[in-house]
Amino acid sequence: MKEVLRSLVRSAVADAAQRNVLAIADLDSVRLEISRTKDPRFGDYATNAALALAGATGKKPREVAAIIVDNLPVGQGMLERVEIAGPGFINFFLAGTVWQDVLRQVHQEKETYGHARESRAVRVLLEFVSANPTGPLHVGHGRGAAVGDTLARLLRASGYAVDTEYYVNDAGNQMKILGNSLLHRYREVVGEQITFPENHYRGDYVVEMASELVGTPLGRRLASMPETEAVEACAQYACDRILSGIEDDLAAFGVTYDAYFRERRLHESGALVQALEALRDRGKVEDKEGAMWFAMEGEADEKDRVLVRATGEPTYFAADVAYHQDKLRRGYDLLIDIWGADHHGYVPRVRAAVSALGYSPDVLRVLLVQFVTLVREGMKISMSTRSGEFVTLREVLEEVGPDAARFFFLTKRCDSHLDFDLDLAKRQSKDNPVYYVQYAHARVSSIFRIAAERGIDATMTDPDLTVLSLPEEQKLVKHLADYPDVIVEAADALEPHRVTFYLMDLAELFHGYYHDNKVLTEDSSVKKARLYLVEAVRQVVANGLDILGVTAPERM
RNA sequence: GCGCCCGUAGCUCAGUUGGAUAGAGCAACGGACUUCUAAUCCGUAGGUCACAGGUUCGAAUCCUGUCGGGCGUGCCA
Repeated sequence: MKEVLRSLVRSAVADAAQRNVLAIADLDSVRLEISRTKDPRFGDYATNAALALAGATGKKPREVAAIIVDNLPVGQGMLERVEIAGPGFINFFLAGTVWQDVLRQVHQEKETYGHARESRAVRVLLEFVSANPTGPLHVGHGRGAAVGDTLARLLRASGYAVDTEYYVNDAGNQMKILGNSLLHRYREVVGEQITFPENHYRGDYVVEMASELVGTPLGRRLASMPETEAVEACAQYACDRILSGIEDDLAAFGVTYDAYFRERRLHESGALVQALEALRDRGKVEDKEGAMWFAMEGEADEKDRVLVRATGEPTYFAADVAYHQDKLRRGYDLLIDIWGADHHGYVPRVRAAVSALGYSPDVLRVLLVQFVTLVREGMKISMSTRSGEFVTLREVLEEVGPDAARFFFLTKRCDSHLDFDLDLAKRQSKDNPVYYVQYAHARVSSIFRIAAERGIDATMTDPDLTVLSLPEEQKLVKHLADYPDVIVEAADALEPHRVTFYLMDLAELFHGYYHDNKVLTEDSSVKKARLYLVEAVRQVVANGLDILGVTAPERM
C-alpha cells in the first residue's frame, strides 16, 4: 500500500517539476516517506514529502504540499480526500473500495498474501547458530536459531534468494581438547585412574559418549593406539556425535539448513592458504615475531591480528577469512552472519578482512543476538558454561514446546536482553502471547466448523462488503492491509520481531471484534461479509505464524 | 583505559529508519459469561523517554559529555 502511495506522490512531484512549478534537481535522491497515521483525524496514511523537499526547492513546506496536492489524482480511484496539516504533512484519506479490495486480495492470494510479487536479484547467504560441536545447544543458541530461521523465511517472502548455512568449527585446538576429554572419560569408564585435565569439557554428555564407546570396535582399538591418534579418533567421534545431536535439536525446533559447512574443508582444500595469499598479494599481511599478521593499517579494526601462529597453526580468524571469501566466491551478494553478542569485538575484524579481500564491507551484515536469561517462578536461573551447568535448548523444548519457544525468542529486538519466563511460556491464557495469537486462528476455524455443522453456506463468492461498516471492522481491514508493508520493512531492517508484534496487534483487534460482534448472525448479507472478513484474518494470522515457524492450530 | 550494546510507566518491552498529543502487555483497581471457545473482552490509573548540552521547521530517535548496567578488548573460541 505504501509503495502505491509513494509512486503517486513521486509522479505528482515529477509532474510539478516538469511544469516548472517545482524546482527539483534530483528526485530520486530524495527519500519520500509514507507512514501510517496514529490518529484517524490525520487520515489513513501521511507523507512528509513536502517537508523533505522544502529545503531543495526553496519554498515553504506548506507551499510545496499545496503544489503536490494539486498534482495528485484526488477524488478518482483510491484517494478520496487529501489534506495538508501541521507543518506540511499531506494526509491521505483512502476510498472505501480500497479496503474492500484488500479483503479480496487476501482471499485471492491466500498463503502468498504479503509476499513479494517479484523476486529480487539479490542472493543472500544467511549463517546462524554455528555453535562449536563441543557440546549440546543451549538456550542462547536457541534464540539465534529462531532469529536466523525466521529471518530466512522473512527474506524469502520478500523475494530474496536465501541459502542458510551452519559453519562447523571441526578443526583446531578445541577439537583436540574435546577428543582428549572423551579419551579421559573413556579410560575412567573402563576403570582406569585418571585426573581430568584443566579447561577440558566437563559436561555429562562427554561421560555419556564415553559409556557408549565401551565394547565398540573404536573403544577396543583406543587402548592400543598411540596417544595422538587416540585423541584424534575420539575428537572425530565426539564431533560427529555432537553435531548430529545438534541437528536433531534444531530439527525439533523446526530449523533445517541448506548446508553445513565444515571448517576442515577450508584446510584440506587449500582454500585457507589461498585466502592468506590473497591477503598477502594485496599487501595486507605482515610477518613479525615469528607469526603472520593481518595488517590493520587502513582498515577498520583497531589493531593487527594474528593469522598464523609462530607454531605454524592458523588461527580461527584465518579460517573465518577463508570462509567469508569462499561465500563471496560462491556468488552471494549479501552475507548475513548472526552471532552471539559476546562476539561483537569480532565484527570489525571480519569486516576489515572482507574489505581487504577487495569486496565492499557492506556486503557483510552482522546481527548480534543478546543473551537469554531463563526465569522460573520469578527467579533468574543462573547459567555458567564453564562449569557445564547450563540449560539446553532440548530441555526448554521439552518443557514449553517449539511453538512457544520460537515465539518467545522473537518477542524482543535482537539487541535487547531477553528474559525467557518458562512459566509464562507454558501458561494457557492471554498473558501468553503465543496462545493469544494462535487462539485467534483457532477461533476463526471454530466459527467455520460451527457454520458447517449448522449447514450455513460459507462459500466466499463475491459478498457485499459495504455492510462491513463498524469501526472495529474498518480497523481490522486496515490492519490486514498493513501486513505486506510490515513484511517488507521487517525484511529490509532484518528485524523479524516486527512480525511478532504485528500478529499480537492483529489478534487483539480480532478478539475484541469477536467478543462484541456475532459473525453467524441472522442477517445473511452481514453474515456473509463477516465470514469473508474473519477468514481473511485467519489467513493473515496463518501467514504471519508461518513466517515465525509457529503452527496455526484449528482448535485448541 | 579503549570499543560495542542497552537505559522509555512499579515490572517486561514496542516506538514505522528524524515527524503530529510517547504506546502495549503484566502487576493494581473496577466491571462483562443463557452467546460462533471467558484460553476472551471493556474501563480506570500510571511518564523529567537516565542526566546535561548541541544539530533543525521538528529529537525517545542523530552528535558530544556525564552517570548506571551488560559484553568485549588473547599467537582462546
